Amino acid sequence: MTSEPNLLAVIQRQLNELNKSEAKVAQAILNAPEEATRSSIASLAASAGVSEPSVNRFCKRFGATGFPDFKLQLATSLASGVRYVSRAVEFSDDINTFPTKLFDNAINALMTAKEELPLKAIARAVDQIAQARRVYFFGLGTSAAVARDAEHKFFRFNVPVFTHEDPLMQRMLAASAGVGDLFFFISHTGRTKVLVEVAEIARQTEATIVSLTAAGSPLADKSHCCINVKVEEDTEQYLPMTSRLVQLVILDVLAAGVTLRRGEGFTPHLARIKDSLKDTRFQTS
Amino acid sequence: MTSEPNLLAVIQRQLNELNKSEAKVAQAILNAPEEATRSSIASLAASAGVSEPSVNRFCKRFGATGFPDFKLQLATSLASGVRYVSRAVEFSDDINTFPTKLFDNAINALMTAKEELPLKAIARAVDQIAQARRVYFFGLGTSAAVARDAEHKFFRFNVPVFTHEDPLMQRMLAASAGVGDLFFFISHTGRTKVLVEVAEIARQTEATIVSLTAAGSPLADKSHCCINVKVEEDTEQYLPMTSRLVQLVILDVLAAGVTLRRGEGFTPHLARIKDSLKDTRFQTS
DNA sequence: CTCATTATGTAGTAAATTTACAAATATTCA
DNA sequence: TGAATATTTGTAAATTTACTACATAATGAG
Repeated sequence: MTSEPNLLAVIQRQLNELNKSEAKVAQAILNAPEEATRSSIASLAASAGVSEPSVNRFCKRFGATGFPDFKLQLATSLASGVRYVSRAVEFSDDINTFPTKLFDNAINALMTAKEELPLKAIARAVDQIAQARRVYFFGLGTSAAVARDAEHKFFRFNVPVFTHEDPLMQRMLAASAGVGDLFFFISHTGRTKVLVEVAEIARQTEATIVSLTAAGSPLADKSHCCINVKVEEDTEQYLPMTSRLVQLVILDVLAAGVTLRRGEGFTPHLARIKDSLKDTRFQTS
Repeated sequence: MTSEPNLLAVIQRQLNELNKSEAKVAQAILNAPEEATRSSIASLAASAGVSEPSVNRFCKRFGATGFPDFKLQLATSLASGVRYVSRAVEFSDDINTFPTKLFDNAINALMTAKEELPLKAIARAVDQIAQARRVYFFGLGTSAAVARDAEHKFFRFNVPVFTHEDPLMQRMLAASAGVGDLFFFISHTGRTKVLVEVAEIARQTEATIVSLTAAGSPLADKSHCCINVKVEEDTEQYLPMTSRLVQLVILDVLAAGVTLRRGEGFTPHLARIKDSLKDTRFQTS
């Protein structure tokens, strides 16, 4: 299927090149796209002030096999579009509404991130992590928890992994780095002074710097490889929510990438780690 | 419009509760969803091996006004681009496929969780957290990172919050708890012995026990309030991925709930905390 | 085993879509 | 300008599609 990303935009663009009745149909659709997906050819023809075959011809002009097919394309285009807006939680919300809102926002953030994944940067980061002799995950605040999570993931690859929340430790480790060391910085804004300073220090060594942060930020500037994730954190919200979810999934992606890199022969190793936990759990009854 | 986020997931879930011919229709649709959106009621009935009215009844059962309406909903649902079935990453995957798979799985997990949110348990947990004099977030392994994240969120509510990854510290704190103390346990399986023991110890005090874990698990049994989240972690996968995402969002929900509970007068406090970070960042140029 | 209930299919009907064709409008060129 | 031609638009019939009412089959309870 070669379906256009946004059918409405296509219609809009061709508006001048249409003949009279087709233009009327176009206008009617542009005015109320959602309604158009639900109405019959007769009612759309009526509301556009043209005959039914005119609507049909209009549909075929835009690549559809007929009116139903056109409606389908229109609906698809509307659904995938930008129209899904994150909704902020309000004080008037109750238990039935705000949990859904938060989940919707989270889902929306992941969907948006998925659509503009920086694949080249990810591939590069996987390469660098796979080759590293030692990996440090550094973050502060909320990102510290993400770093901690990353530690739990990456130690499985037989590479020494370190996390530190203490900026002083971070500085000292950065200063004493060398070839084969990889510093992975996590920061939503990429503007946290202390962290950028650590990156600066690390940059003066032979170490590799990878960051998961906003493009164009001071932190990104200091990095050899920047995985840039656009997440619009709701500014009215006082708690950072969605950005770290995206960060976590990106780290999952990196971990999966390294696993694939290690090859099939590596799975027994992962299985062994998993098995080691068995005795710590109560058996399922 | 009350359109479900993922119609296919809904169908998948109700598969057992359908009668024979409806199940056939469901299977036909699940097997080839895109095709279903393009076919007529007659051809879908044929490929499912049932009569046309059966298809029609099936559509109405899922909230559509009829077959065309159902097709529309299905198309919309497919347009979101998320594959409803979690797909495991395979060694044959390359950089273009596995990141998408992981994102899809994450999104899918959140969508599923959203559909069966235990709202009563959440409301109750919010109550208890809002009233607590002290809150301890305890988790081990991956869940420790989640606990750390929770700490970062909840300290903002002017309630002392503590996290400890060390089981011995956890035990001692649990033993010395009293009225007003709240222990919040995070565990995917709810079967980690050490953690269950801590819960057991805490349970013998006057403290309140809330857990974010699997229903029916030993940990859930020890809790006054259990927020039960069903996440089917892909068993073939050696790294836990989706469960902690859901846990994090649930914790966001709880935090939001407490914020709402505190009321509008509380926002200046949150704003002050946010402002306190301003000077730690480089200004946007 | 009979009755009641539910599930499924058949056949007819209504609705919607498309096609074929004709009327109307616009366009070309002498 | 005005016939000849091409293009656009609408009408009406044909066809496809979806729905409804009813009949038959299957299932389950007493």
